[in-house]
Amino acid sequence: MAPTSEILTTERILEATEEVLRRHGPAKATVVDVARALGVSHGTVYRHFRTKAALREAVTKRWLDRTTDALSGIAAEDRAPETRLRDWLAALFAAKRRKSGDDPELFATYKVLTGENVTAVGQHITELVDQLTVIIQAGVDTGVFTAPDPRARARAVFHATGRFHDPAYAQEWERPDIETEFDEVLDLVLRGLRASA
Amino acid sequence: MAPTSEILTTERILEATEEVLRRHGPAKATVVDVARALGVSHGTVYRHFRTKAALREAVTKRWLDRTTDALSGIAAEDRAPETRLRDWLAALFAAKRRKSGDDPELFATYKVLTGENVTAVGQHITELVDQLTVIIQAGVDTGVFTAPDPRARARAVFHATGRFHDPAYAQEWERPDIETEFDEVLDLVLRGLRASA
DNA sequence: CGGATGACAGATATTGAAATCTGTCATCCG
DNA sequence: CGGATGACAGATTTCAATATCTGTCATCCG
Repeated sequence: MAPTSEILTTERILEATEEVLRRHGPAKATVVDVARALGVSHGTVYRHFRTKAALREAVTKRWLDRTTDALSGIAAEDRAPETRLRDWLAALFAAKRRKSGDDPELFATYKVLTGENVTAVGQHITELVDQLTVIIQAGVDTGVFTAPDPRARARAVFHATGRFHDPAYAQEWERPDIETEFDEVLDLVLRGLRASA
Repeated sequence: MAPTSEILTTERILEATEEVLRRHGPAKATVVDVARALGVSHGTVYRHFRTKAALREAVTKRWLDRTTDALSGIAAEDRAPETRLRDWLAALFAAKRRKSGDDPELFATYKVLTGENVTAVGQHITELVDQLTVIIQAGVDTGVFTAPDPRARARAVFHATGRFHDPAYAQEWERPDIETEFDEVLDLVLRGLRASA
């Protein structure tokens, strides 16, 4: 189906794999399917990725990186740390919720993939905590936040808000009072961050 | 096997069901097994519980109530709200972690059961938030906590600490730095609760 | 020669027939 | 009469045979 004329890049394989995962789901998506979608033999795919697991991991990383990249802008902005933190957490929540709500099947697929690739997820979380650390450090520098160890504080903020970004809770994000819950937790967290003044 | 002489109470059925679930796991535990363990026909079990789902729900409730009961003591104590809250959250975490660590298979079984009985879990969470509300209200009354709406604050505290009591995270509880993470979140939450004074 | 191929072995998944289970109810027993 | 029984129908699960997939590699082609 796909043009054989084009050069077979790693990138093209990843795109085809995403498409196959979208169509067939995580359980039925095979390397043979990916090869078929690309119009090559499955042996060729194995020339670019040592195993099926490695291929899936690469797709997972790409997907996680999209979120990280989307948020990095907010973290780097030059605005009041408190509103920046609010916006960052709200954006993270909104992004996850949109992904989950718009295409539940695809989201379920990525839930399986992230479950398979704990290491990639760990790295993703580290990157997100890095971004949070930047914001919190800025708050400490301007005196609006108190944090003996900004990175530890960032971890705490990330874990305390897990309900609003961890895919395990995707089901809860459909409930009508989830926004209220988010605001309640955000208030508590921001109170915990603020300098006693 | 079991004595037929004893009267068949709902309680005895629940005990037998727990035992069957422990032995066979959630997927293979059947009503026929429960009846066999009790030395009665399965039709008799259906006289006490309308469906298999109702039987499982009753077992789930019993299990959840054990945790609620164990914690109610701490909530009702007459001590400084801050240490009481610390102890309550630590006790909740410790209880869950012990259950998960001591008998992972049984814990996995109850994870399946709680997934089946979202309603029972909802009620359980309500009870736990009730207990938290009591502690927070006490703190507001003595002036050490600030909370315009103590129940909303209690919800926020519960959700912010989800990582340390939600069975979905059981896997993480084995990591060595989980204690540190708990302390970090607890610090943040307590800072958020304290009155500015 | 460098990259693509497809046959192959062992592992995994699918399928459909047989076994078991759930829930009901007419019947039995103390 | 009140509670227990077990036969039964339809739904679900198990199991073993069959098909497909993963990963390798000798071979092929431009």
